[in-house]
Amino acid sequence: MIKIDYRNKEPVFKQVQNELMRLIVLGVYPADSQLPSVRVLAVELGVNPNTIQKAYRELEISGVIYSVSGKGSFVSQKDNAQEIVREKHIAEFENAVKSAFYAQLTKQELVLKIEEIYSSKDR
Amino acid sequence: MIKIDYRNKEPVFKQVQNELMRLIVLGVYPADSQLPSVRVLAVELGVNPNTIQKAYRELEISGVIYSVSGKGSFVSQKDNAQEIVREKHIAEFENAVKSAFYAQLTKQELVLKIEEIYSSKDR
Amino acid sequence: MIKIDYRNKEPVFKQVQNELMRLIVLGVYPADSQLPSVRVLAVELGVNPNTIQKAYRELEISGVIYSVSGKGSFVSQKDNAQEIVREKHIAEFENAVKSAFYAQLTKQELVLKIEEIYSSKDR
Amino acid sequence: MIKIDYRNKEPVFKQVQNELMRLIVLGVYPADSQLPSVRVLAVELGVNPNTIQKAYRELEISGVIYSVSGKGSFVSQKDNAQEIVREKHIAEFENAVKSAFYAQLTKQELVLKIEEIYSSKDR
DNA sequence: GTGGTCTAGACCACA
DNA sequence: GTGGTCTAGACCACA
Repeated sequence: MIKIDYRNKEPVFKQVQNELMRLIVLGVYPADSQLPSVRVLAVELGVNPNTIQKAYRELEISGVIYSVSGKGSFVSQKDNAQEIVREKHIAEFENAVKSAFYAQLTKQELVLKIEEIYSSKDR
Repeated sequence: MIKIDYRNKEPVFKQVQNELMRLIVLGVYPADSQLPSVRVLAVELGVNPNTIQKAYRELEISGVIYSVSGKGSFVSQKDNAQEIVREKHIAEFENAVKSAFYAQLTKQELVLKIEEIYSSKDR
Repeated sequence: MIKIDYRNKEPVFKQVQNELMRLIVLGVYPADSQLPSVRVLAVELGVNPNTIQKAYRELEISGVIYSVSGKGSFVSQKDNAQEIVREKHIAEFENAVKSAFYAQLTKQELVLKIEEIYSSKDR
Repeated sequence: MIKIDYRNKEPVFKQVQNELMRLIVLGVYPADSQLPSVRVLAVELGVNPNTIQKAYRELEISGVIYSVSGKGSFVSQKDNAQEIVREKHIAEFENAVKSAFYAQLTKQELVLKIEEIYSSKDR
């Protein structure tokens, strides 16, 4: 379910982190459900366990998941997890808008782009 | 006129690059005007000349500026320069919108954020 | 009566141990009274029996409880049990004070914190 | 200046982290001063660079230090750094007091302990 | 030189 | 089995 692109500049641990956030927000992993273990996911993706652990730890620090030593890693209460992920994406979006503003792009252009992208995806 | 934030994760050469693009778009450096020399800017910012050179090189590769050996670096024809900068920011913005889409943010939320940011700045 | 928080970093066996100590000090389990059996408590808390056994074993080693093979686990003479628990908490408290000292916290701040916490609880 | 105790249960990276926090609070490393590089400290302590990096990263996440890729790691603005470290120690202290409260220790005992520890250290 | 990422492989506490 | 820590050693981008 998780895809890694090794040609991508984005570090592997970050890609894993983003993919997990995406799956959590989509409800594939509901609140308190168990995520694949560090080692299982490492084997599945052909990646070092440390790399996966780094992804998990960062998600834990930001409150999206919690891990119980000896038991596994679990999704935090949905409200929390989703909210945190949302905030991260909003922050990213705000930065892009500010850059766009400084680059003299107009409001209309941005809104149009949004329409374009949202209507191209089926929802 | 150019500000570098060393605590920022963004590499210094990238910050210099972005600042220059901003100043070009704003018309501070019009077409065919000369940019500060690599060495002058390096001293001014307290930065390694290699770092400035890297910023200039990337701007040259993308067509925003051109350099004349022995004379200096100059801004490309305005249409070109501005257009290229715009495209870069649009690409960045598109990425943010796609992430936002996957994170289940609604169109309305994004549009609202834009309104908010654009009205907070004086223009 | 015993509550386990799986999201807590503290290992389960330690939480069980602390909860039992708390209940003993409070007099819920008086001297020579029988504690719930390992298996019963394991089922009740939805926890592996090994985990409970570890908690009991550590309490026995430190002299808070004693176990009679084939009969069960019992609280040691109150003076002993309470005294041992007290000593443990004093040691923990001392460590915190030393850290606070090194971090330049003043005596006043610490005393104030104590006042605050003690007056917030009803006793 | 930094001491690691390998017999200690506390993980090495945590010990390094604590030692650094201590030195920062004491003013040995003032705001914006450069910390020893990851590799230098690793050699000095006879420890793997990854271990040091883990300590540095956690300090960075909590805002005590900031690192500039290619340049080094630096102490955050003193107010920030010190304040964060203080908060951490206060939280730790509060936990100890709460435990002590539940274990029936009296306010007087705790205050006495504080007096004892503070007067034993020269300041 | 400096931080950041990653692999391969080991060992530990806990459940 | 599960997360957590650590070593030895490599490679990369950046300054």
